[in-house]
Amino acid sequence: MTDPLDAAILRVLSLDARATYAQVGQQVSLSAPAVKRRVDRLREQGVIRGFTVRLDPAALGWQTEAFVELFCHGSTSPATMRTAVEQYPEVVAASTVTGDVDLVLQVRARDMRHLEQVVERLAAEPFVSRTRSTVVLSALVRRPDVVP
Amino acid sequence: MTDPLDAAILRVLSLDARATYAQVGQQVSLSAPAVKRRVDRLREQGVIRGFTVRLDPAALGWQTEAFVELFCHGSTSPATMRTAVEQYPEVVAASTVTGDVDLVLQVRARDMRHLEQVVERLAAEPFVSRTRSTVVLSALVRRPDVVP
DNA sequence: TTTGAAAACACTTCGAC
DNA sequence: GTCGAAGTGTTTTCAAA
Repeated sequence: MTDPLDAAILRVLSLDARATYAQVGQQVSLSAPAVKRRVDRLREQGVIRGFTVRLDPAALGWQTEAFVELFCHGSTSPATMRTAVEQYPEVVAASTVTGDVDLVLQVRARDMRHLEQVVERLAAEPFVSRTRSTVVLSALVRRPDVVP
Repeated sequence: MTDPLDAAILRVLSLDARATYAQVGQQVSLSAPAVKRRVDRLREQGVIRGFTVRLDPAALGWQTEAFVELFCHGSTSPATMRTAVEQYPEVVAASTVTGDVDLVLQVRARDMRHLEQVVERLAAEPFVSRTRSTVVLSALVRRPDVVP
């Protein structure tokens, strides 16, 4: 599915997704057309979901970050949870998890006041029985997707 | 620092970081050189940290994901924590947090066996007193950085 | 200051091999 | 896989708003 050459290409692109095919090719010892064909194939296969920009959240006004854990009523389906939390632009990620908590959200807010409002709205969702929030003090590591 | 035009450019790039300057320009009503100048400036300012590829973790062999919470000895500095957890390619993100836990890691592993090994190595770090892991069942939402 | 137009240069993309 | 050619995109320069 992905041979070592594909992995090498993905590693280069994860560091600079705007690198030209020629630049990528130079680093993996391949011609530009060969790189393009592999990238096109990886996109078709869904290995590559897209290309995006890495931003400084603080520079954009997102000063506060938190993990918000949701305890949900037993019968709630993941699809219901997903549809609900997707509506919140502040929700950067959401995962169902093992353990006493049902859903872990990563929430980005302008400030504490904004975070509080978001948590209150989440707590008011019909399927949510309780919330527990953990505020991020400092983001020590933040890596893009790692290629094995 | 970032006017509405910059925000519009970042929104386009967050959806497709390989869009040409002309394509971005068309969506924000600007010429290609004007877009390039703004993007160059946003990079210099650090608002744009880089461009990366969004991958399907499962397609690359990362089948298991977990939040690993670390309880650390009182005197441990964030710098110490950072240096230690950065060594692990499995650690995708690490944040110091408020509450009883000191550090929350997001860990990606090939399988449960691999995850167990990583958690054991983390637990053996000199500054770690205890760990608590929560395995991700399903990633419901995963958004790139959102531009306000 | 920031923009758009034009030109030189580099990259992409396709077909042939 | 590579090579070469035609079409595009990038990047610089320069003049104008």
